[in-house]
Amino acid sequence: MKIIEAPADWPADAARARAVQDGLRARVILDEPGPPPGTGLVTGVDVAYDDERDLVAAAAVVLDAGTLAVVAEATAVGRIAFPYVPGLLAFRELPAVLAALESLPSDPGLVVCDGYGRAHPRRFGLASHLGVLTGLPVIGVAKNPFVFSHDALGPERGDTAALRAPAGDRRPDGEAVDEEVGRALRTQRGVKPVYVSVGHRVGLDNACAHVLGLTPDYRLPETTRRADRLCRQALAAATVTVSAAPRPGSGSPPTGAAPAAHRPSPPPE
DNA sequence: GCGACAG
DNA sequence: ATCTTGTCGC
Repeated sequence: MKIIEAPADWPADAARARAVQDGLRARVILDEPGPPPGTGLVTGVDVAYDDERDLVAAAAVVLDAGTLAVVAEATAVGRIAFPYVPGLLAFRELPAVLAALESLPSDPGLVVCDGYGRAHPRRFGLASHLGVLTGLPVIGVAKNPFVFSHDALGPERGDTAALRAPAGDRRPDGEAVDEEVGRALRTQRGVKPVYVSVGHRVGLDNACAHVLGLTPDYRLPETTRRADRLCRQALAAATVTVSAAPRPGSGSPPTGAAPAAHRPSPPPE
């Protein structure tokens, strides 16, 4: 197994990471509607961590958007490239996610990731960053509203409420005050909503329609559920250990790893 | 200065 | 994200 390392130019601290976001933000494309819901391919990406071993495992699972059947899967394991800092999640997750996406045998189609796109303090969340780096259409689906707020929404599946930035927010891209940066979307009756925002080359209406199509039975999209299971699996299967401080006496064998799962397994349910 | 804060 | 038993409900 190959261990993914962060690119040589990966930012080393929070200040540089924010500068990278500010530099890439203008490359986000917001005026494309994106692929129509219910057709084509949809790929879920997710990441799992093992701080003890300094490991991160990413998974990408491609589904048929119409049937939600698994079409392809890929995983990647790497060293943790950045600490968790709210607003800088992309720098922690992207190296492994990019590696997983690159080893997919098929085209990803629309990519769905955990977290935010435009609903971000600097309007450049994980989904935006992934979109700019790959050129793929990407949306973000988060489980929490982060720094954003919204009015109450109806109890039915499909009910929504606009996600708005707190008053006095920075608005780095010059958006209007009260701009809708994302949407709280109820995917199951009476259940806490998910928070959808646009990443790259997809409109918000389309993004929400896709998410509804991906949530016939559960609160979270099938893409996210499948990717979540797969990356945890890959992390558990990784046999890499933290490279100990090189001691003169005993030559430490280069850390090896077991092959990560790379093919569909029998549907447990 | 203090608290809040996607995963 | 991750650490974790029991418990309520279909």
